[in-house]
Amino acid sequence: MDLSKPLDHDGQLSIFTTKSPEGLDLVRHDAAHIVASVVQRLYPGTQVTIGPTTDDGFYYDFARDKPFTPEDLEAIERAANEEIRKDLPFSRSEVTREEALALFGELGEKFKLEIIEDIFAKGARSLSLYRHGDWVDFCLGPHGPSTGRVGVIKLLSVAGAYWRGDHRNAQLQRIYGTAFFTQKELDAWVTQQEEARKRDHRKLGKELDLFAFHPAAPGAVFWTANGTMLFTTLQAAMRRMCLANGYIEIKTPLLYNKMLWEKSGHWGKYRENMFLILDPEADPTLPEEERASISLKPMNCPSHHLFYEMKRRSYRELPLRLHTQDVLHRNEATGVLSGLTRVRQFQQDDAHIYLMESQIADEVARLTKLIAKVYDAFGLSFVAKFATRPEQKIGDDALWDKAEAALRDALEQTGLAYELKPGDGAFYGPKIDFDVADSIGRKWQLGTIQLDYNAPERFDLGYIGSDNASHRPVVIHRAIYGSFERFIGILIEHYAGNFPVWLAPEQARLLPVSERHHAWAEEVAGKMREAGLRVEIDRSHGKLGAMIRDAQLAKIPYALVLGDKEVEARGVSPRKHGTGKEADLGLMPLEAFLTQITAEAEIPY
RNA sequence: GCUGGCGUAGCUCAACCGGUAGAGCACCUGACUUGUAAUCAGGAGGUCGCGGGUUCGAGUCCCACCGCCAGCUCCA
Repeated sequence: MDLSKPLDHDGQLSIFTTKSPEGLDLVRHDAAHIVASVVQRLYPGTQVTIGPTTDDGFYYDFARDKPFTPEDLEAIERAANEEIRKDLPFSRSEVTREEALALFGELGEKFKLEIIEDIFAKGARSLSLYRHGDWVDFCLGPHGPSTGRVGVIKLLSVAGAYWRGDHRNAQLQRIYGTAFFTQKELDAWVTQQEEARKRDHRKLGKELDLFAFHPAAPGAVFWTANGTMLFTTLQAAMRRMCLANGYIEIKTPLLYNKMLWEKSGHWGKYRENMFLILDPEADPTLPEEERASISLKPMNCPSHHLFYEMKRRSYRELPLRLHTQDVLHRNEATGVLSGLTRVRQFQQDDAHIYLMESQIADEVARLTKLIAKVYDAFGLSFVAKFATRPEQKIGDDALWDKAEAALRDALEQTGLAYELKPGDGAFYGPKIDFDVADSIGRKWQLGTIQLDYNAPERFDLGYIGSDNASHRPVVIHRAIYGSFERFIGILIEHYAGNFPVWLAPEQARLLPVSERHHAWAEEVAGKMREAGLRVEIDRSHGKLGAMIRDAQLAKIPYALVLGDKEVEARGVSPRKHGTGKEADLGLMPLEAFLTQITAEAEIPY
């Protein structure tokens, strides 16, 4: 509520000021109204829809045939900021359903009429209107007292959006913007955005020579030697952890006859995301999906189920934990591909755990511990989210009731705090998603624990129990990194390219001061490589300063200066990555440095 | 897939109203033999994303395609 609304009941009253986050959210809401009002003035005939605030600002969706150009955006921004200078008061009033329909009907606002009907259909008694100048919108509020309180509005971009988020509906034009109380706060935000762009994994991937893309293979990564080192180091770390925790690693085929996908349910629910291989013998007039006889796997689960059922299983084998890092292909829509975070070919640190129902709680507890251990090692904090059955699903409701109850109980027993995501489960079962926050506070969905009662039915999986009778196991799908590709993308941004020693593709660079120091550099490199470390010698004839600079820009954890003093002492002078005097660690014996860096090169989980 | 924007040397970016492509870094060669964030000089490098069209003439204007970016829908 705002200052113009009468207090009509008792309750908690807290006051929002320019200092509180709610205050900022409020002016952004004001800003959305202001932008909508000037858009309708500058571009008559444009219809308004909705204009909510976001974490970073606000947007407003408009229906207009002609798209807004970047020049339009500038004009709108200028006009919006003039409205602020006019300091027009916001005034609030309430109307009935009929009054609201009459008002917006007269204005010709089709989308608003639809929203009004919805609001009253949900049981509202009246609608609150907010006016500033001669423009009116209905809105829950609250709003500030006048447009002058907004400070400054900056428009960011135009994008297409669908009415009510459904791609079958009308395409609208969404104008993104943000607002702040002062220009100074806006400038600070802009600077912060620029800083975030500097650590964009696509930019750093190029600068640090980690990976590349080619138009001939959109959505598929070329990993350079450096990037491959990141990839294989993470693979090895996950392998080691899995082996230490009762998993076995297997490899399965990449291509399957479609009979597998029909059995798993993917053919019905997931086919449009699968790369199909057409049968050359098939009738060319048939639609593609009928000519396809085989497909690249988009997930590992069906392969694992086949693997499980190839042998008769005993209850003594359970939980049977299968780990696989195979290559997967998903035919993602062109518009969604983005750097490493959304690709068509990727590898997951995937596992499927076959177990008895009585083992679910214990296994979920073990898994959450493993997940926490891994994220901790990277300094990533996380939140657990419990996701229930989606609209597109397989299996009957009784099975879903059972699966959701079992997974939820298991989650509660871990004592972990969690949030709910209704309808966000996988099509075969409910799941716990782990959303991590990186060093600049961005959220990513990474790990997942999914409980599946459907697959064992479809694949007719069984095990022989202690009673010598056949029983149905349950399956848990789990991943911790999620996919190597996305995880590496996130790590690049999280570390801003400054990888810890154990991950860094080049862990140390040796800088001989002049050619007569190369022999000692070779010897140091040999010793370090024997210790399993990744080192290179800078053989350029540049000055030391230039070599230091190159090593710094390449974000190599240690640069070792090797000159007369070091040769004499059979030592090295390490300079830790980073600026300032503390970066130079001074002359130390090679053995001492080896002990230090070897410890830092250990896998931390 | 949809809406909008963009695509010039390995990278970052110039090139007016349409007049025939330029810089820095990187690379190669030579000189310099260097002590904690850039040594100097020279050289080489481009079918302006691809294919059509308009024009005396297209990097520049138009069309189609490919790719990338910001979103939407979807998602590891």
